[in-house]
Amino acid sequence: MTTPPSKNFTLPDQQARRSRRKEARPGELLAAALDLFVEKGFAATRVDEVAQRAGVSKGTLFLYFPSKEELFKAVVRENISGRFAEWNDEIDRFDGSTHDMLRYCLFNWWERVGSTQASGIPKLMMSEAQNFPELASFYRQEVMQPGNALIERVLRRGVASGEFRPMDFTYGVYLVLAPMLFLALWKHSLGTCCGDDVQLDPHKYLAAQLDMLTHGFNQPKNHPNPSLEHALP
Amino acid sequence: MTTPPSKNFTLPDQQARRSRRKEARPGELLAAALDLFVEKGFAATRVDEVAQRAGVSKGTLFLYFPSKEELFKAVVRENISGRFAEWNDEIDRFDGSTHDMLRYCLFNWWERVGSTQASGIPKLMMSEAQNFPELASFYRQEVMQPGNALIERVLRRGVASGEFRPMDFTYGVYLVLAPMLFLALWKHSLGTCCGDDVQLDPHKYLAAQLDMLTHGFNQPKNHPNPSLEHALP
Amino acid sequence: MTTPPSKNFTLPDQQARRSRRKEARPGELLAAALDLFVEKGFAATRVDEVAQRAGVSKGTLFLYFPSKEELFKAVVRENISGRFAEWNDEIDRFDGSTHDMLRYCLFNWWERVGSTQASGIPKLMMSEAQNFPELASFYRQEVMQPGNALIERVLRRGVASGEFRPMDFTYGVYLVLAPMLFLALWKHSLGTCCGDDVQLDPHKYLAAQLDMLTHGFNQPKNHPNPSLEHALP
Amino acid sequence: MTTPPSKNFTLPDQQARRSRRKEARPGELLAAALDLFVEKGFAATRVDEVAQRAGVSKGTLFLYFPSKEELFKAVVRENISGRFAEWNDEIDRFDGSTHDMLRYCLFNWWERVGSTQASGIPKLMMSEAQNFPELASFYRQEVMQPGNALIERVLRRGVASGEFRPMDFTYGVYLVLAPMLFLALWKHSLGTCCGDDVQLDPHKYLAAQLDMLTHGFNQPKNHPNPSLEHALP
DNA sequence: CATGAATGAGTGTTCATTCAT
DNA sequence: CATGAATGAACACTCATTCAT
Repeated sequence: MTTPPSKNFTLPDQQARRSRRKEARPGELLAAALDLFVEKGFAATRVDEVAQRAGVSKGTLFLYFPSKEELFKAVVRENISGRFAEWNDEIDRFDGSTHDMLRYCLFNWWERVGSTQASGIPKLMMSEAQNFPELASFYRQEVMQPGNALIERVLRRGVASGEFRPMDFTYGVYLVLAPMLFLALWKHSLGTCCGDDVQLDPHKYLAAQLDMLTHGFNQPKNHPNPSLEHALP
Repeated sequence: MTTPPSKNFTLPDQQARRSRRKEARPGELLAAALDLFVEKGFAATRVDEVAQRAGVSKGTLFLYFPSKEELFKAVVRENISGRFAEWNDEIDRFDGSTHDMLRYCLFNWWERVGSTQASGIPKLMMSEAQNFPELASFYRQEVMQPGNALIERVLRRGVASGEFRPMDFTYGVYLVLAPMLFLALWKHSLGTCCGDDVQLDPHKYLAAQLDMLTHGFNQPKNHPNPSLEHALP
Repeated sequence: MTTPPSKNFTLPDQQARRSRRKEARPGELLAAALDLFVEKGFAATRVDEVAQRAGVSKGTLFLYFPSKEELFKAVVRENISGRFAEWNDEIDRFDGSTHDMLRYCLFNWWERVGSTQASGIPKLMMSEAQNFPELASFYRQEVMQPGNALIERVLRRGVASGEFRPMDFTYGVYLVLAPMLFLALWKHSLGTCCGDDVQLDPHKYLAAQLDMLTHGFNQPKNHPNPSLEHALP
Repeated sequence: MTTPPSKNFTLPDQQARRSRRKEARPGELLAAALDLFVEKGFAATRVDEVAQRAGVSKGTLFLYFPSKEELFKAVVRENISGRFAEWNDEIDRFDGSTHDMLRYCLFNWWERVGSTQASGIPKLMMSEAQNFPELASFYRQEVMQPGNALIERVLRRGVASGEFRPMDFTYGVYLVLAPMLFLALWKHSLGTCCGDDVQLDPHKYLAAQLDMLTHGFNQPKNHPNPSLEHALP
């Protein structure tokens, strides 16, 4: 990483090549795989096609990923589960109200995941989970559990600080998750099948949901929010 | 086809079986197909398995449905699109406030579709639409268009009667659709992957959503509902 | 087989077709598979080629045999293990000296197995056992165990009747097996690589081996046979 | 690449390594290849695995051996055919009876080949010969022909000296070969599939066979050995 | 009307061999 | 000299669809 300032006239090239090599091929393969998995689903995606789109042969793909399933796992790690550490860090260092933190989480998620191809993964998992149990359990362990835990941490922080009223955190987590999921589904399925006239502005949508959520979570001041009283079961 | 005019002492039995068969065989096939399509998706469902579950041979299946795609279409017609006529009739004859009508629609949908296997079809379509364009366009024509039209009729009735404030009906339709979709997805995907501790009571959920919707659609009386002001773009 | 002489004017055809159908396809496949497995070994044999030689498509092969391994097992059952019942029966009914019985066994084996393609199976197993453990254990259970048991029965009969001297039956079995094995190997490997000038007359060879064996097994009369005293450990 | 003309204080090490390498690398590769070929057969052995076991990369293997077949030939030369010159020399210099010479040959073979991994090669060739005709013809030329010639020389010497009676040398050679082959097969196939209770002591077995052979070859003194009269065709 | 035998194009995966570095 | 990334032909197995009976 940190190369000594002198005498490195031959190394940079080699180093650069190495580090690019080790990253470049898998990187292109992962990008191609993400695109195709999101577009066609896991089962319907052909490994030949992934390889071809990445500009390599099918054999090369299996040089980097021992199977189609492992390729998929790598895609998920690269795009989602590998980022939880960073996100947890950000939350640890976050300095502000939990309301702001929740807003930050949602918009940040949209910026880094929701608005990218990666948001197609949840839809994909929803469809294929039944047919590929190992992928399902992988997804639960590497995405849903840490994701839910992260949201729960935020909610607990809010309750601890008195910003949010006490709640059943399991439900709370799903209340936060629902709009993200809806947005992802809209982007990759629903939105594509109703004409372009039905635009859904993600920022506005998230803002509205956030508003409802935090008003629902907030300590009641003058009057309770009746419509969330029985929001989830 | 050509039944002899007399001497049918052996035929009655056969006739009875026939006329029953004309319904029975396809019926069992459609039921088996619905189950399997919902459980495994369109592509992953094997026609052998459908036939086997229906107790007939694979050849017989192709006797009634010329292809797997046509079988799927028949399943959709049988369970969803074939019922719009009846539903439209009910709406025509409905005597009451539009608020009640909307409630009736949602709960009725839950009773007759949402709580049955048929609610798996939207999830299924969401996943497979990209890979089977013909099915997608069929679904749009036979399900989404009449479904949306039906909801739009309700909304227009409410606006016309002064119960609901004027709105962009395209958005309105999706606001009504969203909770139904969420419930269907929960039932067939999300709900199955979070433990049984996260129960979602469909009636309560629909009631809450209905409450929000109608309050949002209602004419403002004392104060506007700010959180829906920018609900959808 | 033996059809009643009257009133079977429509059935014979159908019966014949049926019984041929159920037997014909698998039969041709089994014959083709035996030939190719013996010629090229299990791993090197291509299922396409088996199907092609049997005059059917690859798909048809998998209609009858769920996998290449099961095809191989069926070949072994058809040609070897399925015949032990009959052979055991013949031994039960055999009326004569054990010396004659042993001669009958060896020559009978040559007539029905050794001289046919089936004698290639032992060579084949010897080569592939390491790479296909499941086939190896199948072969042990379905061929070697009953085969050894059959030989042991003969030897025990000889000892019981006083014809043979007491012996360690485990060794005895291998002493009988060795010439059969050698003959099979010769036929399928060794014999094919030395020119046609080195003919090995199976009947003469078996007769000679039998002679040695039975003299070795026989109760010593005037003088022991020294060369077998330490023949096998 | 470009070695400086002087100042080679670092090179000796490298030179030493090189000159050792010229032997070491191929040597390790040949050893690894022998093990794996014998264990799994020619076709089932992966060149990656050979290279890995020898501690080099796959590319390096192809640096020393232009193909898998050439690697196999080198293994055979290293372990068998390369030694015929030496063996022939020993026979030339042998001073003693032909009976002793034959005993020496068999036991020597067991010591230097039969008891080592190299004895797996005949089994291997027996299996793969059909699928790799070039290897088969190589083996015939480089192993079987000189091997048979060597045995024939011994037999001719015995006949010439009057120790052995006149014979058809082609058959005689196979009579000598058979027990060696049987021992090799037992070691690498048969012996491994019958439990450890069936031990075959190679020295005893060879001694017994040798006894039979030489008594069979010997000039009849007091009485003929009837059981070998028609031993081989 | 109902069957089930037959098909063949298509899929994920393997592996000997090449070659730029 | 040594590497390891890249290839592509090959192989076992699947499955929607057809059709003679």
